[in-house]
Amino acid sequence: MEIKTELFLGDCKKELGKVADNSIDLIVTSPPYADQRNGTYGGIHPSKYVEWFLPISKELFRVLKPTGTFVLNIKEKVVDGERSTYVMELILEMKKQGWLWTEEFIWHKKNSYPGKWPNRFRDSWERLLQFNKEKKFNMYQDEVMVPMGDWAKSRLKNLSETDKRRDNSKVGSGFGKNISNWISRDKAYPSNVLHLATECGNKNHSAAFPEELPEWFIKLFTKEADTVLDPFMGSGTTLVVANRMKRNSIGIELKPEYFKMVKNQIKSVELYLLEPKVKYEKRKTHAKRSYASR
Amino acid sequence: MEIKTELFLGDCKKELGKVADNSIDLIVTSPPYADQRNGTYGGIHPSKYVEWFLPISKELFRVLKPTGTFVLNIKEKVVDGERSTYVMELILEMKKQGWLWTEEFIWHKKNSYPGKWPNRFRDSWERLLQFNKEKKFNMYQDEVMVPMGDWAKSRLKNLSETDKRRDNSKVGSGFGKNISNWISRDKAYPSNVLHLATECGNKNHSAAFPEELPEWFIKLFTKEADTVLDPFMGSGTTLVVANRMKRNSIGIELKPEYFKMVKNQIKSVELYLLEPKVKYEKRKTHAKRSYASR
DNA sequence: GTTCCGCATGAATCGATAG
DNA sequence: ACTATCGATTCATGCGGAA
Repeated sequence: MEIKTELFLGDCKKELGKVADNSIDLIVTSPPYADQRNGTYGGIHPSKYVEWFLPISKELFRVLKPTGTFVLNIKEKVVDGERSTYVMELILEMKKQGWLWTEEFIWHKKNSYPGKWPNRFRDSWERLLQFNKEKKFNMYQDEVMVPMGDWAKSRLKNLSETDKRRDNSKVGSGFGKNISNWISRDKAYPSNVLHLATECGNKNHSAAFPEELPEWFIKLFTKEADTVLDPFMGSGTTLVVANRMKRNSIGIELKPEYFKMVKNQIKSVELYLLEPKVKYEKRKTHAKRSYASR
Repeated sequence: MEIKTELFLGDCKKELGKVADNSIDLIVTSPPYADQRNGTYGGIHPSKYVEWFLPISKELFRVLKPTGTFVLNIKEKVVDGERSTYVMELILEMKKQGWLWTEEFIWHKKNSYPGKWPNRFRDSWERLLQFNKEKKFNMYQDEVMVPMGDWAKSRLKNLSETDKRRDNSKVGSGFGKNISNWISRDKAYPSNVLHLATECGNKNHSAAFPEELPEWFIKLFTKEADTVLDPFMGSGTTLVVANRMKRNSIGIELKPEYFKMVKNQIKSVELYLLEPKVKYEKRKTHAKRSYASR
């Protein structure tokens, strides 16, 4: 089985035209947020955001299979002391295009941006909006089940000392009781809250998207040899993960620097994948290192 | 200082008329969620929800002080496989009434119980929408500070060293200051994600939020002798907590059973508060027990 | 090879200052 | 008055160098 990766350089609204109707199983993307990342991308004003995005979501609707899923990572910024409403307006408009707004997952970012303000706390969550074309879509829930023991362990680890202390100081009994409840079972389904840290400290590019995020959705909504699309590829996290997980992938990127960078990454990952002796876990480690050290 | 608790029995849209303009410091409430089924208590059909709520939010706007805050606990239901949009529509309409949508907190319900659906996971979060009348509002951030992360250890060590040096080089007498530095550095400001356990009460009512939730917002947005309002009192969690925390409170409830129940709870709490010998912590425990065992 | 410590670095936001 | 730019604030994380 051969896994293909296609990369397009250019504006995604136009480049999407090269993608066939009903050909994509999963779209996972994180478009530039309004007026953020002005340095790298143009920066779209909050008031123009919906207008800017709608032609793109229309194309995404066209290329997605009826059984496919679109996962959109986004968060509204604060403007003039208030949360902007463009994300809500976007959802309402996308529904008019025919999208079903199936679910909203929460990405709880452990390491949110620091800062102190008189009227608000640090923003430590983002939206992961799930859209579908049809009510029946492919979902492989068992793939993201977590063994109970591990779950408890990883959860404990993830939560870190801080959270444990917080929990204890606040609720007293809740946490320990919880764990003992879970321990008797084998596996559990996750919920719609994802608890991951952002990847910071990568030198060249700002990959705010931890690999676990696309990995989780790829596991959940696709099987091997399916096709994953990221129209705002950026540093290529989604593509690399898809490649590693034996999914075909298509990526579109506006900036030549990123485009080239991803092209190289993919190549090096493919080399690892071709080594016959190396086991999956091993490969994964290799691949990770190969671009984490970039 | 005497703390007052006023309870009104009746439809909150009407009963709110008895509350004076600009008299409330904090509104915390969890209105009945939309429900497709007819005949359930408080079940308002999703399509009618915004229309039903707007006259109430208008009254709430009138009674809230300009420096006050309105915290609305709500989550959209799934209707026909899709998330409903009435919460988003409500936010947009409330903005037209003059409300500022300052922030959206996430309440991550840690121990919501497993369930299985073919196309979605457990819903383990709810929205806590913060609305204000003015950009400047009262917020007492220090009251909700929380123990810091692991690195605090090393940082604390450093700090204590520098503090020691500072104290030595200056005039003595630095001990108290030293300690206070220590303590203040040991804590961090929280973020906009709250994780609290849900109260798995086998009580006779449905809408149970844990005491920690109103407690947190009461600490954050009010000081002693301020006034807290809950127009959908239900089992009275907000009122009881407010009472315990020495805030005046006003509660409105449609159902006589709940109304009576809360009235009794409040009375018993007040008895504890009046005992002169009992210390705050002790009182708190008593009060908790008095209605937890109900 | 461990473990420990120091350091840079974020999808941030506010308020003041400048044009 | 209204918009653009800049400094200050703050905390979890992973890296690199050191013991």
